[in-house]
Amino acid sequence: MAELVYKNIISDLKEKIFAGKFTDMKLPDERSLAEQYNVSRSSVKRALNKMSNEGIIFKKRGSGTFINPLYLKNESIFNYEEGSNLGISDNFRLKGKKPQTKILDFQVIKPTSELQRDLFLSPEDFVYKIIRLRLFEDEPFMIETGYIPIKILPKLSRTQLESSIFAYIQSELNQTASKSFMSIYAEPSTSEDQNLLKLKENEPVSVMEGIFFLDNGTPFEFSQMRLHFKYLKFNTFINLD
Amino acid sequence: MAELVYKNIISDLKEKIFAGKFTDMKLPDERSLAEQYNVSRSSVKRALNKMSNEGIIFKKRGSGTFINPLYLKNESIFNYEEGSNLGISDNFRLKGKKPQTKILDFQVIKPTSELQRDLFLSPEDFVYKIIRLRLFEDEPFMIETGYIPIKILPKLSRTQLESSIFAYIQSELNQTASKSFMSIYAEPSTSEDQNLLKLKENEPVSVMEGIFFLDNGTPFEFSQMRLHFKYLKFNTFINLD
DNA sequence: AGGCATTTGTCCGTATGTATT
DNA sequence: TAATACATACGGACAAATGCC
Repeated sequence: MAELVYKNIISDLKEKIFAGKFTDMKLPDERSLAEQYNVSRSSVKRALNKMSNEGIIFKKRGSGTFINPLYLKNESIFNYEEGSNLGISDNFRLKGKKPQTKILDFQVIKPTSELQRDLFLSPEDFVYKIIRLRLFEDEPFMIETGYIPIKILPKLSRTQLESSIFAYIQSELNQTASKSFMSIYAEPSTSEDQNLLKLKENEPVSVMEGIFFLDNGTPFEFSQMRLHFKYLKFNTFINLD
Repeated sequence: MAELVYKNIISDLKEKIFAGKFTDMKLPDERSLAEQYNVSRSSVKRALNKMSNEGIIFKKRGSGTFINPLYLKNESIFNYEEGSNLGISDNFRLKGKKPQTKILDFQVIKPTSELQRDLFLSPEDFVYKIIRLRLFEDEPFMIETGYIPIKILPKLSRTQLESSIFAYIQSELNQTASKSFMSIYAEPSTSEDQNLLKLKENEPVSVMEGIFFLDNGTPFEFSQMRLHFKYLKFNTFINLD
């Protein structure tokens, strides 16, 4: 068991749900759960609310809490949640495949005014421009162009680029980049895309671009990722309210 | 003011943030807010948590609550949140442009086993198959293929397809389809795509496909939407935890 | 149709823990 | 070290929706 009450409840419930312990697709009511786990109802509610936001369960006032059948049949895509796409550039892992990185460009430039705006920079700030090609076992799948203010990582060097910038941030700043604002769209591939990603002329790239934030809200990197179209499938549970 | 306390707080804070009332990019602390609004601190926390999940603010323990500069500079993309993509097929509205619908196909079929699984059907259930072309002022932008169990909407007729199925559900079942599980990816366009969406051979489609749920969790429709690549830009705030 | 038990939603107030400054 | 500010958790009260009898 971990440390936090509501997280314990979540992982325990997930386990039980997937193990098929609730054959009627219905969870016990909140008060019973509170009693079972020997916690307050608020903590149960907190756990259930989070699971509801993730799409694992549906709650219906006056009726009860029900399991999303999709979660039972296809647990994997839920674990694949939004999250796995965040550190896409650094954390991408396909079972058993080894990630590689080829640095295409690395320099310090003056940011455009748009970049200044997005990264919240003053006119005298400079940024690194980093272009990297990402591969899995010699199979290229992504061209990543990133812009990072030098004032955030003054000592960034070429060697760090070959492994994980996120890990470097973790160790250097003791911060994680756990939030981002992303736009996702598709485009016809340019001839450069075609060369680097081994695409045919009619094959597109999927583009994921946006801003990564540190925990404290500082915009830390603007990144554009151009992916071989076969390598991006973005799964998301949408919940209006 | 509306009815719910925490929602009132959210809309009031959004207003004030965007009006630039917090010049230091920092919100008052939770206790002050509770006092100002004359509510409990829990309600303030609830409001702030929601805003934090939406990416509008960042909270930092021991320090305070801070405004995401991006929200100030570009409020629009935040309002464009995930939500606006949900009822994409029915709710799509571009300023001043009139949506049209052309029905390409409408029949009742036996669902594939995959569809049976996704829509939680028993072997004897049938589904409508509905293919529609969506346009804005004679400009086609989307081919939508939808599958709906007939047992959910036994009286669905061709005329309803020309307007909004979601509105029909609202009136008929008194339910809204406010949740969905979606996958987003890109593909080279087929010749049919090219004909219907007026695409060049090298131009792709963006595909958004997945399952819509009713409020009570019933899977209600499987839908595949093939969009002219210029018409899909999916914005999302990603928040790991 | 009406009433009642069940179940989740909303909100309050309090106590204690933990990270930041 | 002390003050500040958010995080976690408890428990209770009442409201609102559902479903069954």
